[in-house]
Amino acid sequence: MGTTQLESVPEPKYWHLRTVLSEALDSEFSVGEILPNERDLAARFGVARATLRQALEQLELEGRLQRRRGVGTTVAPPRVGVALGTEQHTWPGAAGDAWQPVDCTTEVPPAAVASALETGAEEPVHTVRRSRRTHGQPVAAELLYVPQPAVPDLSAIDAPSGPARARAVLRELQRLELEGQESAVELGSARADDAKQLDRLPGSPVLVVTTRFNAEGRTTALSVATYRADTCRLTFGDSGGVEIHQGPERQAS
Amino acid sequence: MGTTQLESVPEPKYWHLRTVLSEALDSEFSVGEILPNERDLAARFGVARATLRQALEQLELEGRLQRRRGVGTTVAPPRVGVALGTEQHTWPGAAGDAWQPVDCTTEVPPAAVASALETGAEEPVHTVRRSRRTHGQPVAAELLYVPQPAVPDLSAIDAPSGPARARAVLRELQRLELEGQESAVELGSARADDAKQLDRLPGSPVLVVTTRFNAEGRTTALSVATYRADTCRLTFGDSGGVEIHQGPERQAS
DNA sequence: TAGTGGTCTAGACCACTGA
DNA sequence: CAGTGGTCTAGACCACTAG
Repeated sequence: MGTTQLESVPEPKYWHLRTVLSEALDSEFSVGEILPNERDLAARFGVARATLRQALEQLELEGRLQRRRGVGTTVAPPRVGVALGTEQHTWPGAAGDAWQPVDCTTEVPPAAVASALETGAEEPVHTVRRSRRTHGQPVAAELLYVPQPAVPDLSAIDAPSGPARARAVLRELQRLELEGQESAVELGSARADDAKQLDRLPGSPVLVVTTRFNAEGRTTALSVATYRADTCRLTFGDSGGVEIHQGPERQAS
Repeated sequence: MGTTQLESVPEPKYWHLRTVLSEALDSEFSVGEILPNERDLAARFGVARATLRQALEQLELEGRLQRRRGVGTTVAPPRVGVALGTEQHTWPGAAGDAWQPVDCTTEVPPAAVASALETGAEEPVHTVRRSRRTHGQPVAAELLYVPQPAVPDLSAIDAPSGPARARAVLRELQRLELEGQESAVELGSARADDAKQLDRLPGSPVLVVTTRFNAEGRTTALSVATYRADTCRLTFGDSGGVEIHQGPERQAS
């Protein structure tokens, strides 16, 4: 009888905490500022550390916070827009390419890659590893798979691996006429090697961009690029991108 | 002396568990199959339930599992490719549009939206809510913001809100000549209203696609579309998309 | 070495689903 | 109603960073 209907759908604590912290970040903190440590914050809000961490995880996922072990939790800068060239239709390694070759090996690719390239399951392909940086920070790691028949003229002078080999493979790619490309974006978690290259822990959320390059009537190269989901906004289309989702709560009404 | 150098970089338990479970999913389970419950699984692997849950969370993020409260954990089907029309350059609501109008109101938008539309901070805009479904499942929720001056001819006959109003706004949009559009993709977490529309819990990971439509020399519409990150793969370009990242571990070497 | 975030435990209770 | 996943607690120890 005396019980009112308020709180009929109680919000989880960590979700409420996320909202409170988010508003505090907007009004009381500036980019780069260090937050109090997790134990203090948890005590201040009267929750267990695990609950506080659940809220921080959400905010980190949304790109609002950055956490580094042994250092602390800082307010993250707005996400950086990273252009994805879906309209240019140029080969990887063309002039103005934002990527930097790191290494190149020739090995048997994962099964899914082999089937996309329509190569044999046990057939080695050139595997170029590249890195993309913005403002000095690594933002993406890429594996570019190129079947050997696509670049037959790799001279024996080139090293069997290393950055020089990577550049040679990319150079050979430019000879072909690019007929089209298709991309897909999905959420993933960083594998150990990508995580290291991106300066993150394994399992960190990443945006995986898979691009298939078509030439001579077949798939001639396949790129699997892994972008840091916490710091990147992938942009497409006519210009550099749209500036939304900074600032305070984006929810109207 | 007797200590060997093995395990010099001990992998976290939950990460190892994720790998083991992932391989088990590939070899011993089929799509839709129900896994043992969390308490049993944790006991079987000799870890605390929280640790087991951390591994399941990873796999759910990667689209391998689907968890439903009160029901259980099932093996998820491969992600569905969802085409994003960056190349067509057509207005929302054009023929063949995959979206379904749900509602329409006229209200003051969030600050970030107002600045992108270059409207006054307190100026109401038409706000169309739409829904996108695939195979009977909801995959995306959208808010489309249209400044009132862009569609001046909404006759007084139309209802002030509801699906009919939404269709009227979209119809008026088609009269303008679309000059270009820009999109951006980033990771976010579902707000309460979007989560409900997507049949997920608040905070679920989503891919937020922000698209700016240009006409008559200015931004004439702004779409903020929220896709379920667990079930969707966003595709761009010439064809329907690339089939990668199904099957077993995608890591070579 | 002191302080940070990352991992892990063993419990408890709650909200939801379906028989 | 029993069984599921979701939330929360109060601890412990570890890995890393920096002074």
